[in-house]
Amino acid sequence: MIERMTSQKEIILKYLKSTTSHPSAEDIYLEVRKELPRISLGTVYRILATFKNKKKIIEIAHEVSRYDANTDPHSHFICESCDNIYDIEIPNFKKNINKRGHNKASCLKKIFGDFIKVGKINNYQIYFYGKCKKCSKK
Amino acid sequence: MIERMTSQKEIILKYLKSTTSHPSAEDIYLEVRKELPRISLGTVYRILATFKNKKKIIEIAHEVSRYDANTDPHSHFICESCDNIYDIEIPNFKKNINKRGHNKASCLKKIFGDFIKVGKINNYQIYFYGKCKKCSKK
DNA sequence: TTATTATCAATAATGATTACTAATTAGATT
DNA sequence: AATCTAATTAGTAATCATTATTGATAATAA
Repeated sequence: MIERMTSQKEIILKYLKSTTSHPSAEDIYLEVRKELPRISLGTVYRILATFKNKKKIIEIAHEVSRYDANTDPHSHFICESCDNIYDIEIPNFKKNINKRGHNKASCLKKIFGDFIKVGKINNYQIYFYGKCKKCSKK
Repeated sequence: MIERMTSQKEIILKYLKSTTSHPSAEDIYLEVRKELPRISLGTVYRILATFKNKKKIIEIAHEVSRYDANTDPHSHFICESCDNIYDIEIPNFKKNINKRGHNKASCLKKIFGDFIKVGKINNYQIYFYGKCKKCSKK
């Protein structure tokens, strides 16, 4: 099966790369409809699934799934008040995560202990739940 | 609204406390039906929602929701091969998480940087995805 | 015991996501 | 450039987890 480039894929990825708002499939559908008025929601879901398989995007499974084209290692802060999701940089996290046996004196070891014993980690997601600054000011 | 203790609540919580298997609502329904043959799935969902509000249990929002009566700070390892979820102890994690300004020399500070600037964290969930030891041996 | 009201079982409704199918189209071949 | 063909799509139906509804039941108060 040779993959074909289509305007649907192109425009969805372009939109995801242009935003940090972590839109849902529905949000993406409503947005790209401005350029592709005949696109269907099923197409959006299918294209998002293929992007996820190819690791072009990340799925955030909090209530309805939301999507993020930022594939650099980072985490998310979910405001329980406004439901916005904010990107969080956690430098050096994944890089060190499988280094059991190495860096014994390292900070990671001290904090996380020997939790890697359950298996081999391919990936991780950290979700922080709280109230964002904007909502705290209200 | 004064809460009433019922056998449905009692048996669901007893079951959740007895297991580390992170069952879904459906799993719980099938299990507690052995003791309560007439219980309905809607009742299970409603009771789980009240337990979650009261922080008696944790909801793990990975694909279908799964539930955990272990409310000590801990994280989860999800085996992408067998779909089992394993508990992970990460000592001292939450305890230190909001201490921005304190422990400046601490390990947490070094690793996580100043990500707390987006807001006040009430809670967090870490999901590790990978392949568990059992599946690696197959 | 009777009244009140939280809770329940049963079932219908909802809403996100997936599956299906006939029509379309990207890219290869002529 | 025209044709071919298999990947992709639009439109729609189906699925499945979860929530809402409703009349019946049962726990607690009066």
